[in-house]
Amino acid sequence: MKAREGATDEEQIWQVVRLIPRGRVATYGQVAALAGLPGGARKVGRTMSRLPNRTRLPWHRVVNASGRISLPIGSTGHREQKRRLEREGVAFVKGRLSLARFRWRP
DNA sequence: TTCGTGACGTGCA
DNA sequence: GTGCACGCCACGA
Repeated sequence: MKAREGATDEEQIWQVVRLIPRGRVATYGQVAALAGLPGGARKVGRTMSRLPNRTRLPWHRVVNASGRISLPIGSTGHREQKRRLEREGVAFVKGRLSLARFRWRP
């Protein structure tokens, strides 16, 4: 077995997402890398999908590498994420946001 | 165990 | 810009 210094992969992911500032976004791959899981973008997505609706984690600040919301268009989650981001000042143009402008750079 | 699927990413036509 | 293939990893049928 290997030591994990107490934190599981999921906990690492939550920790990173929690650091994303208001009005900025991070990509799944970026979160994975910062959490020490290179190539674990999918794992981040899976972790997000399992979050309880009540979570206080800023999950809406995580988008895919194209600057688009990965949830199915029209789904409740998609609308919710877009609404929260716009309320933080993130502008969407044709269903897409500018990573050049809003990407979080730790 | 194999196969399909998914809140992903990158490269290329 | 759009679509597709492929790589990647975890899960469940």
